[in-house]
Amino acid sequence: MAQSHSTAQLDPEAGPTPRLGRKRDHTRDPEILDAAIEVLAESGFDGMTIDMVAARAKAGKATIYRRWPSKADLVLDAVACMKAADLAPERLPDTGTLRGDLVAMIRPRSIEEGERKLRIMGGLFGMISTSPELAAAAHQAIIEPRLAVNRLFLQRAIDRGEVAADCDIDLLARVASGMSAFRMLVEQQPLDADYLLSLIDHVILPAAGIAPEARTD
Amino acid sequence: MAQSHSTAQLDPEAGPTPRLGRKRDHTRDPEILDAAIEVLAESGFDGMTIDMVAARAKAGKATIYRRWPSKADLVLDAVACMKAADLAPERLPDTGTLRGDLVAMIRPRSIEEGERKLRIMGGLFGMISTSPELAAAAHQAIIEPRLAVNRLFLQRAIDRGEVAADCDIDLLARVASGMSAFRMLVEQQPLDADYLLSLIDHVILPAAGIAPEARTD
DNA sequence: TCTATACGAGACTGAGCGGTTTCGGATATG
DNA sequence: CATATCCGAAACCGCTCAGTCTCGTATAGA
Repeated sequence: MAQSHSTAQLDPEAGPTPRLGRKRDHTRDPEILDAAIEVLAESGFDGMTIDMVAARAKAGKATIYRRWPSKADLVLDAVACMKAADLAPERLPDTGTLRGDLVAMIRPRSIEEGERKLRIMGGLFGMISTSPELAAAAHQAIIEPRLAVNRLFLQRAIDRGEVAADCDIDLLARVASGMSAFRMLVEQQPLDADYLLSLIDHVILPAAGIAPEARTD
Repeated sequence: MAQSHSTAQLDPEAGPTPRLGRKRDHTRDPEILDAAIEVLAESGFDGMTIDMVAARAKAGKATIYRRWPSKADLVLDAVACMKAADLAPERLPDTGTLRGDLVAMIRPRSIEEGERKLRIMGGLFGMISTSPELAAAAHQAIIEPRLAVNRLFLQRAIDRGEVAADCDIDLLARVASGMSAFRMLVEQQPLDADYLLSLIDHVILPAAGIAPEARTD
């Protein structure tokens, strides 16, 4: 499930069938998966049709069904192959304070990507409750990377002595993601910088035991 | 939109048509609406079919379509007519401390109802983004009552001097609902008392500026 | 060059579902 | 008792969509 673009559904034994004819063009795989993710983000799982994905990727439906046996498998692979384009470990801020690190994550680029991922997550509801595989893939690709970043920031703050060592890292790391998801998906309001700043200064930092010394509002 | 069980779709002018024959049995309205809410909570808007609702309510499809012109109207009315059975103003705790009030809300009955409502909210995603009417009804029936309770608790704490007057009530009131929605809908984990207690003691109270004096963990 | 396969485009099939209609029976008005 | 409407049950219609198949073209290996 974790290998790149499926492919392993057929051919149980390895390669003793050197088939003739034109080879499958595997450069289309990621293009189709990207198209699927886009449609998924716009329409949700139920609203998404294979024809939409095919049109978006300028591919034929048969080309899609030659690679994935069903719509559910396509979506599962598309979600599993989502790369955390931003928030790569080497591009993360390290400002020396928890607030600095958290605020440094508030950038148009990063917010946009977060909104996109949460929209995808919203589109997966319904399917997520009937497919544990999909639920796991979505958590792994969408939620977990963000939580890992928050945990890193918190752990560094603890190591610096900025935050008490007995603070509940796992819970605090979920505050930003949880409240962002609530605002976007439930309250249907944009994830603007003001909201995120309030979240940091009025919830996360106080909960981490950091006194409000440098308020900006 | 706010009156009880629809009925006003027909008869633009009031009652100059005293029609003959058997009268419509309006005691079936809430039974059908309840059935719709149940199916909605189990299957979501897209997974729900009118036949499911009819079967659950032991009614004919025609009986449903005689009262609501479409599936969307049925769901809208069902959501709008949802009563906040628990959390009626006179049944709310008033323990004298913010923590006491919040902890007093953690009861099996209340948790179960909260899970139910959040499941319904999850089932409405997708539809909620295309129907502002439904989005408003869902917010009004499911989210707002809970936020109002939290705001009340916070305001009383401020009036008592327990919490600083400049605290961000609107944001803090959203923490419990937002984090609960995240845990249930995104992380697919139960809303147990331990989680809610951690939320209160490690996030909400510190964010409200109340020092951790009586920890229970 | 010949063969087997992949490709995009699109026709086709079968199932599911929203919504309508029909049917036999019940019920309130007159 | 007659009439008009209601009821539950279920047949029916029209459309959408997942999944298959066909067609004309392109391409890799023998």
